[in-house]
This record gives sequence, structure tokens and C-alpha cells, in this order.
Amino acid sequence: MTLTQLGAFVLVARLGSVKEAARALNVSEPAVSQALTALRQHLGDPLLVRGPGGMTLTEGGARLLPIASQMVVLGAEAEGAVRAALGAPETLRVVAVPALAEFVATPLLEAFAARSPRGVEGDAGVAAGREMAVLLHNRLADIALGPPLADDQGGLVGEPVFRARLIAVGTAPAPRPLWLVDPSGTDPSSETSRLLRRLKVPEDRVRVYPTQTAAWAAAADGDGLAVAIAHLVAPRVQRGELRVIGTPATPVEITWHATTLAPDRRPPLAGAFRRFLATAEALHIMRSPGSGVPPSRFRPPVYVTIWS
Amino acid sequence: MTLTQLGAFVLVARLGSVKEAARALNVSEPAVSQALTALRQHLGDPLLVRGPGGMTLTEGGARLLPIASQMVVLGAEAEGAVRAALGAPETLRVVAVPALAEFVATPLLEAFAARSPRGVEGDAGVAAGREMAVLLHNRLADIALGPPLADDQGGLVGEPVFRARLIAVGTAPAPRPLWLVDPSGTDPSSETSRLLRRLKVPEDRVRVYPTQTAAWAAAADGDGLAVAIAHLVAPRVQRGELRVIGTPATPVEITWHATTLAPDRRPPLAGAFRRFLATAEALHIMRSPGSGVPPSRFRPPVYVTIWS
DNA sequence: CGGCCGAATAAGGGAAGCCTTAACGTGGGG
DNA sequence: CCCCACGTTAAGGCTTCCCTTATTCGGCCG
Repeated sequence: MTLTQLGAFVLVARLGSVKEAARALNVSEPAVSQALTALRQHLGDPLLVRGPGGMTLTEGGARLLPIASQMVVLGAEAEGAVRAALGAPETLRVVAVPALAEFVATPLLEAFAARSPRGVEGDAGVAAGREMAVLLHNRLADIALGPPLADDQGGLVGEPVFRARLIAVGTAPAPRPLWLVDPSGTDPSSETSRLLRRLKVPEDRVRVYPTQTAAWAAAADGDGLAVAIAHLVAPRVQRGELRVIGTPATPVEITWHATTLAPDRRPPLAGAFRRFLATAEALHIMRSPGSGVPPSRFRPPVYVTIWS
Repeated sequence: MTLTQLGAFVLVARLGSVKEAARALNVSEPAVSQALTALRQHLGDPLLVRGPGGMTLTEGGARLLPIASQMVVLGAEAEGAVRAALGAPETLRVVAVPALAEFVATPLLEAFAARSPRGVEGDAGVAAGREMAVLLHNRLADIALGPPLADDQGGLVGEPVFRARLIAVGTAPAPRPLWLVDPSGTDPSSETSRLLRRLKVPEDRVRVYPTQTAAWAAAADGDGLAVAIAHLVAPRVQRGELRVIGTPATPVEITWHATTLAPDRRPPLAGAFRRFLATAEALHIMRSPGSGVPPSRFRPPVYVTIWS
């Protein structure tokens, strides 16, 4: 019984799927499945069985979950506690929806680290809206940037940090255009996805690009309409590369929120970052973060191995 | 960072010594030292340094201890919780002073298992008085049989379960005899050791045997005086193999206690065993447990690997 | 009934855990 | 001053983790 195995178990139980847990941990599916197998064998209980709507807990699994969950959290705390005593640079793990990760997460982290007296290291990861709450609860991330999070279990607090407008850009209006979106197009809880639903765009008229920048480039080539954050795409519109195309559902106002654990369970650094988000400097970065970071610099979804 | 490493750390911190922790875990000294080294390296803090009176915690170690301790306990609970849901036989880990381990622990466990409706497996281990409290707190044992335990941290409850008389036996009185004792002669908190101190027996007049039975045999050969539990050695006295030798400090009344965690944190099985100790059957076993178990059947000090 | 999706298994390899015995500091006490 | 007790390091061996890719199983939907 190792902490890694317990961590995998907790994540599968909370996300209801081996596949999603594997994605969240950034490992292959069999890696998670195997961790589960080892735990099952060790404890002599299936723990999780396939059920309608995902993996469901057995009696034994249900008893294990709260205990395992606590152990995982304590494991993260143990490292933090000792490092804090040591004055080592702390790490802040930020998880964000694709658009924020692409444009503002890294500049924000760099600015935050620069103004912080003690050393701070930052990691930015990408996650779907649904996973964010679980990642926070599991201490796999310290703060989540994106849509307001549904707070199933309680213990999360969120506040709006920035408002933006979602628009459609392309070269010309079209009766039945191809829609070019970033990965949040595959996340049902994202604003982009909601927009597509409101426009009744069928699946086969949607093409997903790894970044919003890539979708814009395709749109500029006349491949279709790209969904874009208005103030971020503005320079390209001014340069004439793209035109704003009106649709029945755009522009739409969206609000990004920052969500953390409740103050009493939240790492101090997460609180500091949250306060930083309210500063003029942070607002400026969100308004004009400079050019997008090239895709190759991105970490795979959720770069984190808390225990090792 | 593994649970094994954390367990070793906690035990060293609580016992103040690598050597004692190794004994309690029934592994070699370097095994513990190595676990510590790995943890130190992983966390980048010495955690424990040599100090006057044993290993003492660093700042970081002090922060880690409560967290690690909780993780270890949760690890034990995790296994218990799942097994309980499964109806698997529960295990009861008894730790006892040498005399009790030698004569009564195994018969008691067997009788308890026999009368228990659900399957019960028992393990008996030997420990010095000082270690017992730590073993209970660390969930390395469920119940301790021996002298009343000093309860540093609180959370332990003990009650007297049996009274016995400590006497000296041999073939003839001698002015300055060699004293033949079981391993509790090396445990300063034991009744045997206290008796030797009261008689002002110098170290070089004490010989330690692996069991009380072995000490009696040597005494019967005229090698010296053996310390014995009166009612257990009675048959040999009746057979004329040994004589009771009076001394200024014997006979001395001693009382064995059963100690567990407080009821709210105590495994149900430990409570059941404690109640069992009050039954007529248990009293009968303690009074005349039959012949001593041959030494070879003994487990090494504390047979337990909670995690594996 | 065929195709698909998600979970599980197989096979393999590199890293780490964890134990041992033997040898090596090092500080305190006779 | 030497020795002893105790912690640590060294070296070796075995097991387990833990990840990968490729393949198989099993339920579900059209």
C-alpha cells in the first residue's frame, strides 16, 4: 500500500473514471489501473467496480475513501510543512482553463514570483472545469482559474477576478461555418462549449485546435470561424488579419473566477496569489498579456507529482 | 516518501533512539537508519539529530512528526476499515512482558480466538515496559500486558488484571549468589529489574536467559538463584527440583495490567479481549497456563508489519 | 450482430524500496 | 587515553513500484 496507489484510488473514485484520473495525473491509463489492482490485491476488496455512470465504490471502497483521501492530503502537507521550516522556495500550482493557461497564467506566475520576497516556483496546468474542484480538494493544485466552480462537498471559495467577452472571428460570414476552437471545446462545462450549444452547432462542424492561437491562424486562412477572447484577439483584428463576425449568440460576457480551498485549509501561498490577482499589475497582465506563449512550452495537462 | 519511512521516523522520534526503533520494528539498525536517510534526503531536512539523551527533532522534524504520525495511524486504519467491511478475520496484536509472553499470552489468545464468533488471529510480541506505550500509540499493538504504563501523552487506559508473587528459587541459599533472570532483567522498568536493584545485586552477578524456563533449569543445576513467578514455578518446587529461597526483598507482590488506547480510539477487538481477561476462563489460564511454550516457538520481539 | 469505448491484463524495463552484513565515524565515560 | 555505544555509510541482493506499449475483455449502442 503506497501513497501513489492511494492517490490513484482517490482520484478514480472522485472522478468516476480510470481514464480521467490518468489524464489528471498525466500518466497512462494502465498505470492507474495497475495501481488500483495492486491496492485491491493488498486489501482484498475490489474497492471500485464498473457501474452505470462510471466506477462506483464498493462497501470497502467507501470506507477506504475518506481515510485514503486524508492520507493523500497529509502527504502533501508533510512536504509543505518541512519545506516551510526550511525556507525553501514554495511552489504554487495553478490550474486553468485552456484560454487562461495559454495567455495569462505564465505571465501572472512570473510577475507574482518576481514580487514575492521569498522564492516562489510556479507550475501551470490545464484542466477541464469538472476536474478543477477535484484537483483542489486533492491538493493537486492550489488555485484554479476559470469558470465559477460548482462546490459539491463544500470547502471551496471562489471570487470573480476578470470579465471578458467571447466573440467569433473569421474572414467572412458564412451560412454554415466550420467552428475552430481550443481544447475547451471538448469540455462541456466551458463557455466555449456552451456557446456552441447555444448556436446549435453539430459536432461535425467543430474542429479542435491545441491552442486558441492555432485556431485563429486557421480562421485567418479562411477555414472557418474561431471562438476568441475579444481583447486578446484584438491586435489581429486591428491588423486586419481577422474580422469580428456577429452571430446570434455573440458577443457573450464571461467572468473568470479564482477558486481555492477555504481560507483555513488553503496554503498561504494560494491566498497570497489570490490577493495578487486583485492588484493593478495583475489586471494589466490579464488585459494585455503580450503575445501568447508558443504551444511547445506548455506542460501536459496538470504537471504535478506531489508524492514521489 | 513511503509509509515505511514515515513509520520509522515516528518511532525513532518517539523512542529517541534508532536502536530501540529497530528493535521495536524487528529489523536491523541500518534498516531504520536508511529509512531515515531516505526521508531526510527527500525532504531536505535532517529531521532528527543526535542530542544529549537521544535523537532530538529539528524544527522541520517537529513539524513533520504530528503529520507523519497521523499518516501512520491512518495507514493502519485503512487496512482495518476495508477488512472489517469484508468480514475477514481480524487480528489482535498483543504485546507483553517476557514472563507473560512466555507462559500466558499464547494460551490466552487461543482461548479468546476459540470463543470468538468471527475469526480472530492473534500475534503476541515481547517488549520492554518503556516501549509499550509507544507501540500502542503507533497502532503497532492493540493491547499491552505487563506493568502499569506511564501515560505521557494521555489516551491510554489500563486496569489491573492479575496479581502474582515474585520469588527466588534455587537449590540452596548462598551468601553472594549468581542471579538467573529472563530478558526483563535488562528492562529497567520491570519488576525483576527493580527486585535486583533492591537487593543491590551488581551487574556482574546477573545472568540473563532467553526465557524464565531456561533460568529455572540453570537454577536447578545449582548455577544460582532464579527469579520466578511463584505460581508458575510451583510444580517444579513440588517436584523437588527447586527450593524457594528467602531473601530480604522476596516474596514481592506484583500486579499485571492490561493497557489499551482510550475506548474511543481503541479497536473493538482490543476491547473485547480486555473484557475476556476478566472472565473466569482467562483467570484460570493465567493461574495455570499449562507448561511453558518452548522458546523456539517464540516470535522475535514484536512480530508486526502493519504496512507491507 | 458488428463496432466502440473504457477497463483490465500482459510483458518488459528502469528505478526505488528495503533488508542484510560489515566496516566506519564520533562523542562520552571510566 | 582508550573504549564503548550508537548512529551512519558501504555494498550487495532481492522485491516491489511504477511506468510504458500492445493486446484482450466486456458491456452497450446502432
